[in-house]
Amino acid sequence: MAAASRAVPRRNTWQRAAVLRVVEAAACHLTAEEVHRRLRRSRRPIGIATVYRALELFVRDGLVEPVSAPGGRVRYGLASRHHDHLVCLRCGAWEPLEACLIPQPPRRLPSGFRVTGHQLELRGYCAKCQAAA
Amino acid sequence: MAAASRAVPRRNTWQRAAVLRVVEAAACHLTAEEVHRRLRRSRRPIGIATVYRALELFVRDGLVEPVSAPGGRVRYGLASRHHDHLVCLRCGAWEPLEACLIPQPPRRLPSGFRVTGHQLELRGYCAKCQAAA
DNA sequence: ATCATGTTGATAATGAATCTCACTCCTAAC
DNA sequence: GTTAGGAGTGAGATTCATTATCAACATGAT
Repeated sequence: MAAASRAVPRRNTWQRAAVLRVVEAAACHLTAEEVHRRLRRSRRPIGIATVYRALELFVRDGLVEPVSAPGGRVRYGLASRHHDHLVCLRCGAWEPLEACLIPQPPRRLPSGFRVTGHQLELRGYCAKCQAAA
Repeated sequence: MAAASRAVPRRNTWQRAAVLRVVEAAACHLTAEEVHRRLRRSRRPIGIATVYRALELFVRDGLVEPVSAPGGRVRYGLASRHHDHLVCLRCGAWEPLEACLIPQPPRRLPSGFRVTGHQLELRGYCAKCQAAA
Protein backbone atom coordinates (compact mmCIF):
# COMPACT_ATOMS: atom_id res chain seq x y z
CA MET A 1 0.00 0.00 0.00
CA ALA A 2 2.35 2.85 -0.86
CA ALA A 3 1.28 4.90 2.16
CA ALA A 4 1.67 8.33 0.65
CA SER A 5 3.02 10.81 3.16
CA ARG A 6 1.22 13.82 1.76
CA ALA A 7 2.34 17.20 2.89
CA VAL A 8 -0.45 18.75 0.83
CA PRO A 9 -4.13 18.35 1.63
CA ARG A 10 -6.02 16.60 -1.14
CA ARG A 11 -9.48 17.58 -2.25
CA ASN A 12 -12.14 15.21 -3.43
CA THR A 13 -13.46 16.35 -6.76
CA TRP A 14 -16.11 14.72 -8.89
CA GLN A 15 -13.63 14.73 -11.77
CA ARG A 16 -11.20 12.45 -9.94
CA ALA A 17 -14.02 10.18 -8.85
CA ALA A 18 -15.23 9.99 -12.45
CA VAL A 19 -11.80 9.04 -13.76
CA LEU A 20 -11.46 6.29 -11.19
CA ARG A 21 -14.93 5.01 -12.00
CA VAL A 22 -14.03 4.68 -15.67
CA VAL A 23 -10.83 2.81 -14.92
CA GLU A 24 -12.66 0.49 -12.55
CA ALA A 25 -15.37 -0.22 -15.10
CA ALA A 26 -12.90 -0.94 -17.92
CA ALA A 27 -12.27 -4.51 -18.96
CA CYS A 28 -8.68 -3.74 -19.96
CA HIS A 29 -6.01 -1.06 -19.70
CA LEU A 30 -7.04 2.28 -21.16
CA THR A 31 -5.08 5.21 -22.53
CA ALA A 32 -5.69 8.63 -21.00
CA GLU A 33 -7.41 9.60 -24.22
CA GLU A 34 -9.76 6.63 -24.01
CA VAL A 35 -10.69 7.57 -20.46
CA HIS A 36 -11.29 11.10 -21.65
CA ARG A 37 -13.45 9.92 -24.54
CA ARG A 38 -15.62 7.77 -22.30
CA LEU A 39 -16.16 10.71 -19.99
CA ARG A 40 -16.98 12.91 -22.92
CA ARG A 41 -20.11 10.85 -23.50
CA SER A 42 -21.21 11.41 -19.93
CA ARG A 43 -23.25 14.28 -18.60
CA ARG A 44 -20.21 16.26 -17.50
CA PRO A 45 -17.11 15.90 -19.67
CA ILE A 46 -13.76 16.90 -18.17
CA GLY A 47 -10.52 18.26 -19.62
CA ILE A 48 -7.83 15.93 -20.90
CA ALA A 49 -5.25 17.58 -18.64
CA THR A 50 -7.37 16.70 -15.63
CA VAL A 51 -7.54 13.08 -16.78
CA TYR A 52 -3.75 12.92 -16.91
CA ARG A 53 -3.42 14.55 -13.51
CA ALA A 54 -5.95 12.24 -11.88
CA LEU A 55 -4.34 9.14 -13.33
CA GLU A 56 -0.91 10.26 -12.16
CA LEU A 57 -2.37 10.80 -8.70
CA PHE A 58 -3.87 7.31 -8.52
CA VAL A 59 -0.61 5.85 -9.78
CA ARG A 60 1.27 7.51 -6.95
CA ASP A 61 -1.28 6.08 -4.53
CA GLY A 62 -0.71 2.61 -5.93
CA LEU A 63 -4.36 2.34 -6.96
CA VAL A 64 -3.75 2.52 -10.68
CA GLU A 65 -0.94 0.89 -12.62
CA PRO A 66 0.63 2.30 -15.80
CA VAL A 67 1.76 -0.02 -18.57
CA SER A 68 3.77 0.93 -21.65
CA ALA A 69 1.92 -0.43 -24.64
CA PRO A 70 3.11 -0.57 -28.25
CA GLY A 71 3.23 2.72 -30.08
CA GLY A 72 4.73 4.49 -27.10
CA ARG A 73 1.31 4.78 -25.49
CA VAL A 74 0.86 4.50 -21.75
CA ARG A 75 -2.20 2.56 -20.61
CA TYR A 76 -3.74 2.56 -17.18
CA GLY A 77 -5.49 -0.21 -15.28
CA LEU A 78 -6.57 -1.07 -11.77
CA ALA A 79 -3.56 -2.29 -9.81
CA SER A 80 -5.75 -4.82 -7.99
CA ARG A 81 -6.55 -6.43 -11.34
CA HIS A 82 -2.93 -6.67 -12.41
CA HIS A 83 -2.04 -8.86 -15.36
CA ASP A 84 0.79 -9.05 -17.84
CA HIS A 85 0.72 -8.87 -21.62
CA LEU A 86 1.75 -10.55 -24.83
CA VAL A 87 3.04 -8.70 -27.86
CA CYS A 88 3.24 -10.21 -31.32
CA LEU A 89 6.36 -8.91 -33.04
CA ARG A 90 4.76 -9.35 -36.45
CA CYS A 91 1.21 -8.03 -36.25
CA GLY A 92 1.70 -5.90 -33.16
CA ALA A 93 -1.19 -7.49 -31.30
CA TRP A 94 -1.20 -6.62 -27.61
CA GLU A 95 -3.14 -9.09 -25.49
CA PRO A 96 -3.62 -9.65 -21.77
CA LEU A 97 -2.12 -12.76 -20.20
CA GLU A 98 -4.48 -14.70 -18.01
CA ALA A 99 -1.99 -16.04 -15.52
CA CYS A 100 0.69 -13.85 -14.05
CA LEU A 101 4.07 -15.45 -14.66
CA ILE A 102 5.60 -13.86 -11.59
CA PRO A 103 3.26 -14.98 -8.82
CA GLN A 104 5.94 -14.57 -6.18
CA PRO A 105 8.23 -11.71 -7.09
CA PRO A 106 10.98 -11.11 -4.55
CA ARG A 107 9.84 -8.65 -1.93
CA ARG A 108 13.28 -7.29 -1.34
CA LEU A 109 16.50 -7.36 -3.32
CA PRO A 110 20.06 -7.62 -1.97
CA SER A 111 20.58 -3.92 -2.70
CA GLY A 112 17.77 -3.06 -0.28
CA PHE A 113 15.32 -2.30 -3.08
CA ARG A 114 11.76 -3.03 -1.98
CA VAL A 115 9.62 -4.49 -4.78
CA THR A 116 5.97 -3.47 -4.84
CA GLY A 117 4.97 -4.37 -8.36
CA HIS A 118 6.12 -5.25 -11.82
CA GLN A 119 5.37 -5.12 -15.51
CA LEU A 120 6.08 -8.10 -17.74
CA GLU A 121 5.74 -8.26 -21.49
CA LEU A 122 6.22 -11.55 -23.33
CA ARG A 123 7.34 -11.09 -26.91
CA GLY A 124 7.01 -13.51 -29.77
CA TYR A 125 4.65 -14.56 -32.51
CA CYS A 126 0.95 -15.34 -32.26
CA ALA A 127 -0.48 -18.50 -33.80
CA LYS A 128 -1.92 -16.61 -36.75
CA CYS A 129 1.38 -14.95 -37.66
CA GLN A 130 3.30 -18.21 -37.32
CA ALA A 131 0.98 -19.76 -39.87
CA ALA A 132 1.43 -16.80 -42.19
CA ALA A 133 5.22 -16.97 -42.06
CA MET B 1 17.45 -16.04 -34.79
CA ALA B 2 14.11 -14.69 -35.98
CA ALA B 3 14.95 -15.69 -39.51
CA ALA B 4 13.49 -12.75 -41.37
CA SER B 5 12.03 -13.78 -44.71
CA ARG B 6 13.04 -10.65 -46.54
CA ALA B 7 11.46 -9.98 -49.87
CA VAL B 8 13.65 -6.89 -50.23
CA PRO B 9 17.41 -7.00 -50.74
CA ARG B 10 19.29 -5.34 -47.94
CA ARG B 11 22.31 -3.18 -48.45
CA ASN B 12 25.29 -2.85 -46.18
CA THR B 13 25.96 0.75 -45.37
CA TRP B 14 28.57 2.20 -43.09
CA GLN B 15 25.79 4.05 -41.25
CA ARG B 16 24.12 0.82 -40.15
CA ALA B 17 27.44 -0.67 -39.16
CA ALA B 18 28.22 2.42 -37.13
CA VAL B 19 24.91 2.25 -35.26
CA LEU B 20 25.43 -1.40 -34.43
CA ARG B 21 28.97 -0.69 -33.26
CA VAL B 22 27.72 1.96 -30.84
CA VAL B 23 25.06 -0.35 -29.41
CA GLU B 24 27.60 -3.14 -29.02
CA ALA B 25 30.06 -0.85 -27.28
CA ALA B 26 27.48 0.55 -24.86
CA ALA B 27 27.45 -0.64 -21.29
CA CYS B 28 23.69 -0.17 -21.00
CA HIS B 29 20.60 0.49 -23.07
CA LEU B 30 20.76 3.68 -25.11
CA THR B 31 18.10 5.95 -26.56
CA ALA B 32 18.19 6.66 -30.28
CA GLU B 33 19.27 10.17 -29.44
CA GLU B 34 22.17 8.91 -27.34
CA VAL B 35 23.32 6.72 -30.21
CA HIS B 36 23.04 9.72 -32.50
CA ARG B 37 25.01 11.90 -30.12
CA ARG B 38 27.85 9.38 -29.83
CA LEU B 39 28.06 9.17 -33.58
CA ARG B 40 28.05 12.93 -33.84
CA ARG B 41 31.43 12.97 -32.12
CA SER B 42 32.84 10.60 -34.70
CA ARG B 43 34.40 11.48 -38.01
CA ARG B 44 31.18 10.96 -39.95
CA PRO B 45 27.97 11.87 -38.10
CA ILE B 46 24.70 10.48 -39.43
CA GLY B 47 21.10 11.69 -39.41
CA ILE B 48 18.78 10.92 -36.50
CA ALA B 49 16.23 9.40 -38.88
CA THR B 50 18.83 6.93 -40.06
CA VAL B 51 19.57 5.96 -36.47
CA TYR B 52 15.90 5.20 -35.89
CA ARG B 53 15.67 3.21 -39.12
CA ALA B 54 18.80 1.18 -38.40
CA LEU B 55 17.68 0.37 -34.86
CA GLU B 56 14.26 -0.73 -36.11
CA LEU B 57 15.98 -2.96 -38.64
CA PHE B 58 18.15 -4.64 -36.02
CA VAL B 59 15.13 -5.09 -33.77
CA ARG B 60 13.30 -6.91 -36.56
CA ASP B 61 16.36 -9.13 -36.97
CA GLY B 62 16.34 -9.94 -33.28
CA LEU B 63 19.82 -8.49 -32.86
CA VAL B 64 18.75 -5.48 -30.85
CA GLU B 65 16.11 -5.34 -28.15
CA PRO B 66 13.93 -2.30 -27.38
CA VAL B 67 12.97 -1.49 -23.81
CA SER B 68 10.47 1.11 -22.66
CA ALA B 69 12.17 3.23 -20.06
CA PRO B 70 10.61 5.85 -17.78
CA GLY B 71 9.57 9.06 -19.47
CA GLY B 72 8.13 7.22 -22.42
CA ARG B 73 11.60 6.79 -23.91
CA VAL B 74 12.55 3.69 -25.81
CA ARG B 75 16.03 2.38 -25.17
CA TYR B 76 17.95 -0.12 -27.23
CA GLY B 77 20.42 -2.80 -26.22
CA LEU B 78 22.08 -5.92 -27.58
CA ALA B 79 19.59 -8.79 -27.36
CA SER B 80 22.43 -11.17 -26.50
CA ARG B 81 23.14 -9.12 -23.39
CA HIS B 82 19.53 -9.12 -22.22
CA HIS B 83 18.76 -8.04 -18.68
CA ASP B 84 15.75 -6.65 -16.85
CA HIS B 85 15.39 -3.42 -14.91
CA LEU B 86 14.37 -1.85 -11.64
CA VAL B 87 12.44 1.38 -11.38
CA CYS B 88 12.17 3.42 -8.21
CA LEU B 89 8.69 4.92 -8.04
CA ARG B 90 9.94 7.83 -5.96
CA CYS B 91 13.18 9.06 -7.53
CA GLY B 92 12.62 7.51 -10.94
CA ALA B 93 15.97 5.70 -10.94
CA TRP B 94 16.19 3.10 -13.68
CA GLU B 95 18.78 0.41 -13.00
CA PRO B 96 19.77 -2.86 -14.62
CA LEU B 97 19.05 -6.09 -12.77
CA GLU B 98 21.97 -8.46 -12.59
CA ALA B 99 20.07 -11.72 -12.65
CA CYS B 100 17.18 -12.28 -14.99
CA LEU B 101 14.15 -13.31 -12.96
CA ILE B 102 12.67 -15.30 -15.82
CA PRO B 103 15.46 -17.72 -16.66
CA GLN B 104 13.01 -20.18 -18.19
CA PRO B 105 10.15 -18.34 -19.82
CA PRO B 106 7.60 -20.66 -21.43
CA ARG B 107 8.53 -21.32 -25.03
CA ARG B 108 4.96 -21.75 -26.11
CA LEU B 109 1.63 -20.76 -24.62
CA PRO B 110 -1.66 -22.70 -24.75
CA SER B 111 -2.95 -20.27 -27.38
CA GLY B 112 -0.12 -21.31 -29.70
CA PHE B 113 1.81 -18.09 -29.06
CA ARG B 114 5.55 -18.70 -29.45
CA VAL B 115 7.61 -16.74 -26.94
CA THR B 116 10.97 -15.45 -28.14
CA GLY B 117 11.76 -12.79 -25.57
CA HIS B 118 10.46 -10.63 -22.79
CA GLN B 119 10.77 -7.38 -20.93
CA LEU B 120 10.43 -7.25 -17.17
CA GLU B 121 10.38 -4.17 -15.00
CA LEU B 122 10.38 -4.48 -11.22
CA ARG B 123 8.81 -1.49 -9.50
CA GLY B 124 9.31 -0.34 -5.97
CA TYR B 125 11.51 1.85 -3.82
CA CYS B 126 15.28 1.96 -3.71
CA ALA B 127 17.12 1.86 -0.38
CA LYS B 128 17.84 5.58 -0.48
CA CYS B 129 14.21 6.55 -1.01
CA GLN B 130 13.01 4.19 1.72
CA ALA B 131 15.30 5.94 4.17
CA ALA B 132 14.03 9.33 3.03
CA ALA B 133 10.38 8.38 3.48
C1' DA C 1 -20.97 32.15 4.83
C1' DT C 2 -16.07 33.18 4.16
C1' DC C 3 -11.50 32.49 2.91
C1' DA C 4 -7.17 30.26 1.58
C1' DT C 5 -5.60 27.44 -1.70
C1' DG C 6 -5.91 23.10 -4.12
C1' DT C 7 -8.03 22.08 -8.69
C1' DT C 8 -9.76 22.65 -13.19
C1' DG C 9 -9.54 23.27 -18.23
C1' DA C 10 -8.61 25.65 -22.63
C1' DT C 11 -4.64 26.29 -24.84
C1' DA C 12 0.25 26.68 -25.75
C1' DA C 13 4.42 24.30 -25.53
C1' DT C 14 7.37 20.35 -25.59
C1' DG C 15 9.75 16.64 -27.61
C1' DA C 16 10.31 11.90 -29.19
C1' DA C 17 9.39 9.54 -33.22
C1' DT C 18 7.83 9.43 -37.98
C1' DC C 19 7.22 11.13 -42.65
C1' DT C 20 8.72 13.47 -46.99
C1' DC C 21 11.41 13.77 -50.90
C1' DA C 22 15.36 14.99 -53.58
C1' DC C 23 19.75 13.24 -53.69
C1' DT C 24 23.22 9.51 -52.86
C1' DC C 25 25.62 5.30 -53.59
C1' DC C 26 25.17 0.05 -52.91
C1' DT C 27 24.60 -4.25 -55.80
C1' DA C 28 23.79 -7.05 -59.29
C1' DA C 29 23.92 -7.48 -64.13
C1' DC C 30 26.34 -6.86 -68.18
C1' DG D 1 34.96 -1.62 -65.04
C1' DT D 2 30.37 0.52 -66.22
C1' DT D 3 25.83 1.11 -65.69
C1' DA D 4 21.04 1.12 -64.20
C1' DG D 5 17.68 0.63 -60.72
C1' DG D 6 16.29 1.18 -56.55
C1' DA D 7 17.42 0.83 -51.58
C1' DG D 8 19.24 4.13 -48.32
C1' DT D 9 20.23 8.69 -46.48
C1' DG D 10 19.34 13.12 -44.15
C1' DA D 11 17.57 17.80 -43.31
C1' DG D 12 13.57 19.49 -42.24
C1' DA D 13 8.53 19.32 -41.70
C1' DT D 14 5.03 16.92 -39.32
C1' DT D 15 2.54 14.27 -36.00
C1' DC D 16 0.74 13.55 -31.68
C1' DA D 17 0.94 12.05 -26.78
C1' DT D 18 2.02 14.39 -22.76
C1' DT D 19 3.18 18.40 -19.90
C1' DA D 20 3.16 23.31 -18.60
C1' DT D 21 0.67 27.70 -18.07
C1' DC D 22 -2.47 30.55 -15.73
C1' DA D 23 -6.85 32.74 -14.86
C1' DA D 24 -11.13 31.23 -13.01
C1' DC D 25 -13.30 28.04 -9.98
C1' DA D 26 -14.72 25.04 -6.09
C1' DT D 27 -13.51 22.40 -1.89
C1' DG D 28 -12.95 21.99 3.02
C1' DA D 29 -11.70 24.07 7.29
C1' DT D 30 -12.98 27.81 10.32
